[in-house]
Amino acid sequence: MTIQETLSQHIKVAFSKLYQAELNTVEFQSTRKEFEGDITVVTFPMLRVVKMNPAQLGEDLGKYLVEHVDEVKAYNVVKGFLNIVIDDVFYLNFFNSIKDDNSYGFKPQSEKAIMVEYSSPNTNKPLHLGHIRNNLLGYSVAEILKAAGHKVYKTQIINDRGIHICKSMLAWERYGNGETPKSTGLKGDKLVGNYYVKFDQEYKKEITDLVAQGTPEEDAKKQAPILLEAQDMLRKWEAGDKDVVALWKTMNGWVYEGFETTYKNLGVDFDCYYYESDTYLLGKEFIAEGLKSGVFFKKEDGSVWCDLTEDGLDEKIVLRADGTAVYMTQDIGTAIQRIKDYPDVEGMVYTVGNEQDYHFKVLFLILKKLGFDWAKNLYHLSYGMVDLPSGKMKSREGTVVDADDLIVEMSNTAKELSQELGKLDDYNDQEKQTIYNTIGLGALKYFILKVDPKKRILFDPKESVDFQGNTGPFIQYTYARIQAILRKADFDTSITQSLSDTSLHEKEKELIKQLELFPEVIQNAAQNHSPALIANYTYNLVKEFNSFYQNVSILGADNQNEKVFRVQLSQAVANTIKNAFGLLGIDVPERM
RNA sequence: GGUGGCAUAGCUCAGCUGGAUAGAGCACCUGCCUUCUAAGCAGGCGGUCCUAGGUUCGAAUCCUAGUGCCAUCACCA
Repeated sequence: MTIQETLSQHIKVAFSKLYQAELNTVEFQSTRKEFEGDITVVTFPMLRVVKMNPAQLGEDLGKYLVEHVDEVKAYNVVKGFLNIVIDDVFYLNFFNSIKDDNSYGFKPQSEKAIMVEYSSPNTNKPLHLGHIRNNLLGYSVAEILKAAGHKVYKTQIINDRGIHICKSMLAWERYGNGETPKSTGLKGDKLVGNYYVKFDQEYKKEITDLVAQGTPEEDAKKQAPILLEAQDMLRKWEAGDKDVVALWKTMNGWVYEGFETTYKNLGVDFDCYYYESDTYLLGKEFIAEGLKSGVFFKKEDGSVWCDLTEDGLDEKIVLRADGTAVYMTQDIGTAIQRIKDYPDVEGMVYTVGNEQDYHFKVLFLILKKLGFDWAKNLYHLSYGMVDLPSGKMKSREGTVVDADDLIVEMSNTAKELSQELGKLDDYNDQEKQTIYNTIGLGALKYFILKVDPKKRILFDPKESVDFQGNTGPFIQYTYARIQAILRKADFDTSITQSLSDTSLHEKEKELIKQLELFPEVIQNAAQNHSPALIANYTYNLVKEFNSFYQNVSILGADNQNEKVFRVQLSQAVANTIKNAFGLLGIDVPERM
């Protein structure tokens, strides 16, 4: 039972005893720092039950609690706020109960699984900063859901089908001279990305030529030979043309290899992969079924639609007149396929940018109409764009921040800073590089994850990512300092001390209170699908610890008991930092 | 135009189911390294919480209307 539950029970009893009235809920908040106390009871809502002066009510309750509850040591009332002082013993006992629990705050895994989809890139474009936000969010939410007690499968849908793929294939055939990632030394995704850009350049050139010859621009856009050729290629692909499919496989293979490298560098992973080219057919099957059951209807031209006007939305196409699949078709197929493959999955989270809010609203609704009961547990983890000072990122205009480049830049910045400080001089180059990567990535990940997912992020490549203040490195630094202390502590820290006669330093108590919050924060973050809550919690914990660290001597404590306790407390904080950062996908260094 | 999201200090962001004098970081200004790592600590400066109404003992938070920015309203994915 938590202290709040204990207090709540007693207050209810007090109410019936003192006023013969029944109280349903008690409202608590943590006591503001300028007042004495640990927990505050807000008396105003109680005035509905008994009509009396809030200050007097506070006095009565405070007096009752001191008399009847062991943990309550003292109280004071300020303007209807009853501030309760909790006995140090309570906090010490609590601390002893968690100090050896390496997975404190984490719930054991249940049988129910959630599938988290993220990344889901376009195979023509190398990953950029926007994908980084997606990947970090998806990975982190998956980890948070695990910590909150869910079984989780991480997955993605790879957009490997359609005209856009043919564009880079065609450009490569025409201008590639047989180039491969090996022959050029380029990452596969970058190589293919270049040909996608090349296609666009040639396409524009052809349009210009046509216009110069007198073709209206609208027509020129449709008649450019290179585009017609790409469309022809798509038809061949759909017909299963051997050569086209072989090329498609080869080039996609290059891209996947390139992506895997980026994922590895970014520290994200997946349990399973889905390919649009595999699932769109299943989607079609269910469209046919839905047509029979009346969920969908057919228009005169043969196209299939879903009428969502009763739900306040429009009609939505789910199959083209020529019978080919649209985006929605394959998403329906993918969802159903996943549940078939993983029957323990009871819900899914889709990490996709907020420009697709409407799409997912419709998708979820259609799945519900099709009668899948898991459809009620679908969640669109919608997040805001990452903007640059120059505006939106556009691949074709070259105004993107490339993911690989950014990761390298970050660790270079970490390297420069670290070398200035010179604390790692006795490490070899490889060890140093590992730490630079940890810090650089930590800065980047924290910078992105600390912001509420639904808000847009303005990213200034030159100034945005800082290493001081509310940043990843600040928190990593605190962790590293604690490790230094633990290395120096030459005694057994695993013992459990009887602490009944110890009195807590104010900073120690604050730290324990902060630790106490962790399990609740995890649950909250899971419910809200928000890594930002974990990030902010960790920051508060670390601020509190740093204040403790600077104001209180840990290894220089007055007596052995106190020294052991402080080291143990530091250890528990370090452990919590590590676990919390793990939920964000951020590593912590032993030294920095 | 319809729908959805966002709006808090010069900048980047917190602010949980309404609660005490709205909090951090950066920037700017003061102090603190012969003592556990100064990527730190202690303090100062800085706010009509977009506007106007409403609900309430109490509103940055909830409701209504408006303003601004963004997204979306494709037989593109």
